[in-house]
Amino acid sequence: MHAAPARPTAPAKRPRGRPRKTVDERDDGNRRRALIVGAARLFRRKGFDGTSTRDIAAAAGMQSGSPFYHFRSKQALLFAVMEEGMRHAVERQREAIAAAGMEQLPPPEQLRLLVRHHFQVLLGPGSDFIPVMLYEARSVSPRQRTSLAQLQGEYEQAWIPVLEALHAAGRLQADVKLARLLIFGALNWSVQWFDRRKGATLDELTAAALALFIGERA
Amino acid sequence: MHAAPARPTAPAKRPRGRPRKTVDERDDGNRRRALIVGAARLFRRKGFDGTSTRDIAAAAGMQSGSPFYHFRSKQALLFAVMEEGMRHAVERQREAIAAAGMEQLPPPEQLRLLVRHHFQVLLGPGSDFIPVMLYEARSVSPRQRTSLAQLQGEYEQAWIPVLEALHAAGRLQADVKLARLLIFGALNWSVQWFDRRKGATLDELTAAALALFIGERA
DNA sequence: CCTACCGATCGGTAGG
DNA sequence: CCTACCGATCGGTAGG
Repeated sequence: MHAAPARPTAPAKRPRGRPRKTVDERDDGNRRRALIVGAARLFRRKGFDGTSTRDIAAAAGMQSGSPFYHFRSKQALLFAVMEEGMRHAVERQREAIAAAGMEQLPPPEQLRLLVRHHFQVLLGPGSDFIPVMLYEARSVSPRQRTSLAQLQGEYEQAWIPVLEALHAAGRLQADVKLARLLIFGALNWSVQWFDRRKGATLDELTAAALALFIGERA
Repeated sequence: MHAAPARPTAPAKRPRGRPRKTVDERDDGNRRRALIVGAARLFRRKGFDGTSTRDIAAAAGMQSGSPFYHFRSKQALLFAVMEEGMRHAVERQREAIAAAGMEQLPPPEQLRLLVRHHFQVLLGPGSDFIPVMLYEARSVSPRQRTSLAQLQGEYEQAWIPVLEALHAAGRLQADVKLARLLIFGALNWSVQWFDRRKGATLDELTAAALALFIGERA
């Protein structure tokens, strides 16, 4: 994904490409990506305003001014984290739905699949992007927020028919729209208290959520 | 509450007290309180790291260095916001329980009372303190966090027997501890999306939450 | 509580 | 992507 396409028409500035100085060959995609990954971790741990661009540069092994070669501003870097996280989540949700043949499952199992996947996105390994998007939304521009809201809309599209089916079947008493907001709250808040090293597993968490929302026993 | 006590033994530095320069007489309690209230609003809107002590001073009509006459540090001011918010919430929850004679109610109605009061604390008028405590916890010291956790423990004490009664009665299928965490998440997240000016009322929100958690119809 | 101020740090940039 | 740097702002303090 996002591999740099070859540019056959570009004139070679130096013969036989640029020299490789060390073993860790760097190309723009790698460095940009290192900034995004490091920024995601720092933004999650210390918040956007609590993280300096120097911290981010150091995390990627760069000097203090170098992030601005890759990103116009600190805010643009934040948006990149959020957008990449959201695109990734949407994509992985699509895959999970397809892989399980979700449409064939009974609605409670459809909800279980979505909840389990959402916990994975929030709490699984390397899961800094979505928590940053959820908890640092204040720091992006209105235009950026609108753009992210569109991706979030895509993500939520998968949930709506499931909740409506459960509502129609009498398994979900609450108003569907409010239920969706409350359910996402219950899941998203787990970022604040879940500790992967101890306590429940993601499967146990999922079971508890299903039991709470639709009275589904494990 | 917190009225400054008279000090009869203190020698009067000036005859007949200090002169009142304007109509808005100021005493220490008032000014300290103005800082707390202003800080709460700013911390909620812009976050702790995104708020400068100059912003806070200006909101209280002071010069930039003056907040430090009342508080040792910006962090101490944050803690004051959180602690006061939490003490207030615990106190008001106690009053709500007593006023309704909660022990006499059936468990679903006990939960309704607690949920409705919690939404009031989170979303009612002048409700900046608890959202700040929930969303800026990262910025207080471990010692302060421990102190706040104790107040939170008091607050949650009221919920545990209610959830256990519902669990015993088969109205709540989920593990009680996980259910409590998920429920608080669903409620606390409402800070992110609830708009008091439009959309649902707190009563409708409460009804939806009850329907979701224990299948209680309005 | 104000005045005047300090050292540190911040996001960002020019030029290479 | 580094070097060298800038103007702005920050939390906090001394002295009154």
